[in-house]
Amino acid sequence: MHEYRTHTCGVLRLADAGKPARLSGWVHRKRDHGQLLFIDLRDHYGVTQCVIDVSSALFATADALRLESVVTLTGTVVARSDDTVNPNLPTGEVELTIAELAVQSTADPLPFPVNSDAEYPEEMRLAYRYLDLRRDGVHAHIMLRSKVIASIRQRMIAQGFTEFQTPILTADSPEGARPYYVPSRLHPGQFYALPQAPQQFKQLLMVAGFDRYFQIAPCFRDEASRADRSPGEFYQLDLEMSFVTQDDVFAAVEPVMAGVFEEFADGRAVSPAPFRRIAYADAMLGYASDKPDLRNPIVIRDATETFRGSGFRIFAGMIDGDANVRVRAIPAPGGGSRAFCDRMNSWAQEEGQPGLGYIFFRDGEGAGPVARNLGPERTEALRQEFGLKDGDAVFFVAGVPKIFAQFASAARLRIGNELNLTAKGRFEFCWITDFPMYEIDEETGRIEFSHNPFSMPQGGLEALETQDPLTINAYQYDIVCNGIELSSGAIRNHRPDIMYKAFEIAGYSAAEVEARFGGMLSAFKFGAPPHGGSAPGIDRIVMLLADTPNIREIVAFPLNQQAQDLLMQAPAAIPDERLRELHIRLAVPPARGPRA
RNA sequence: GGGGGCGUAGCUCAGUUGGUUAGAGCGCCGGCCUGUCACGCCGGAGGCCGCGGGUUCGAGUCCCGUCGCUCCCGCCA
Repeated sequence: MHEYRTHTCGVLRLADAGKPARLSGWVHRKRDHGQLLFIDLRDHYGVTQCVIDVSSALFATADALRLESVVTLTGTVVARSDDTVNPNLPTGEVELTIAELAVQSTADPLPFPVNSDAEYPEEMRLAYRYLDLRRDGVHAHIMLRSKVIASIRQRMIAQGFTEFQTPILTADSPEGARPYYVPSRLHPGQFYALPQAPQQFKQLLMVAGFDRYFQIAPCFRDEASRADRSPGEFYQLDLEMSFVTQDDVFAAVEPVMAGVFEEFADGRAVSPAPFRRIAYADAMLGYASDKPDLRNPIVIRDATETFRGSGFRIFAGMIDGDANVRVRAIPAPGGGSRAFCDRMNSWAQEEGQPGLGYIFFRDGEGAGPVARNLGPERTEALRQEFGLKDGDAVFFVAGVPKIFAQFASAARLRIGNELNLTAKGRFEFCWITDFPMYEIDEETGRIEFSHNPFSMPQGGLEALETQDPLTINAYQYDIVCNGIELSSGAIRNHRPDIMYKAFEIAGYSAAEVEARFGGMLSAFKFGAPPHGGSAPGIDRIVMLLADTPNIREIVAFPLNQQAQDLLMQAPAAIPDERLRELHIRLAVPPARGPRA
């Protein structure tokens, strides 16, 4: 018989009754009946009830076992009587009668229970992550993550992509986030940077002729965390393809994403490929967001002309006063009660807005202050335009769209949720396309890249030379699922002449471009294929599938919000000797000095 | 960098307009129990009420500060 086990704790069934068996695992739960003791033994695969009674010489040892001790139990598989079968357990038709017991490892009293699905403080969960990971929920999430990544790899390879590793110790690159630096011992005063993404390397792989690359790529950014965003490090499905148009990239990515989501949807519906494509400008109008949650059916529309010169003087005055002002209408089917409209208005005020204007429809006409001032004709025109009926409402926001977008988007989501319009249990994908190439910095008034400086401008060199930069779109696209940005990608700019011009518009001289991106630029001077790609976030995919808003639920050993590892005690001070070797002298204010 | 929430036993939490000795469930320790599966029953230990200051006859409770955790804004193309 094997030293530790003949079976796992999840496999024994009625058919095994009568067989000898040896199980190893953790003492999940004990039920002590005085002369009779049940031990639920748990391993990765399941739980099996084991039983021992007072006639055994081992009874006292078994009785004294603390929860989470690791034991090897040997005995006979026995069928349970009909009235003692546990239908909630896959192994519930049998139990193991304990004839031998070996304690492999004893457990101290636990800082928190493992056999409970209650919630515990993050700090404690991370400090004792190995205990937390034993618990059903997180254990399953980490397994899901592994399976999702395996499925992605398989699907990418099946589509002719090849996985390559790119450097971890590399040079600073211009992605925009704050990089992590690693001091060089051999080159005093010089630093490596950890990659924020393998962006330049994957483009170099295309120049090197590998045609279709992917990688489950670690990315490092020294930026603040969020519930859905790790501090420090995260993973992307990084991919790049040569000789492709935007449509080719979509056609390659869609079956991977749709396939993975269908595989792990567990009954939830997945919007089929091809995914909807929504131009950035249309998304900003219809959803006030470049990451719309399409489970919510509400579509925002422009109502500026309805309010221009109208009796609703607040909006009419704003429209006359500033050519950039727009009025947007958010229809709320089923929201046509004063109670609901007032609740939304109060919420808007809590959000720091002056309020949220509304019209609600009853007895065949519009009601509320906006309707009174707007007059019956314009109110009726609005009702017809939006196809609203008694019992419905419509809300209004006015101002400069860029400024009210965040609030308008939040209002749309809130209305959808409160009125139960937003579908549950589905994954709704879309592409957001045609992002602007440039935007204007509100503070400096300077033109800068709105997203990725490596994107190909639509219209190419000619557009850069002839158009107002703010009207130029890029071949830049995001994948959005349920309001969450899963990836961004682009057809890249592989032409040095267009790159110089694109950077010139953003205020970079040729010399600066050469200094910062010299490696990639020179590569493009020796024959570069047109290419493009994308980089869906692995963590976000798993979070959606695991249906959790917290990234720490789907990462085995995450950092806390302060980017610390509470288990391994990182970051930490290092010995003076190591600092000297690295030619580093610390200049840390005493109050905020590193931990000893 | 800014804002919100939280901080009471190992864990989850309750704690009344400020008023006797700060409670419950789980866990831990001891006792009882031969069919439970969140087993049950009896008993016990366990508290710097995050920390510091203030108001008050009296503070877990009110005020100020501070620290920690968390969520959001900024930031992250």
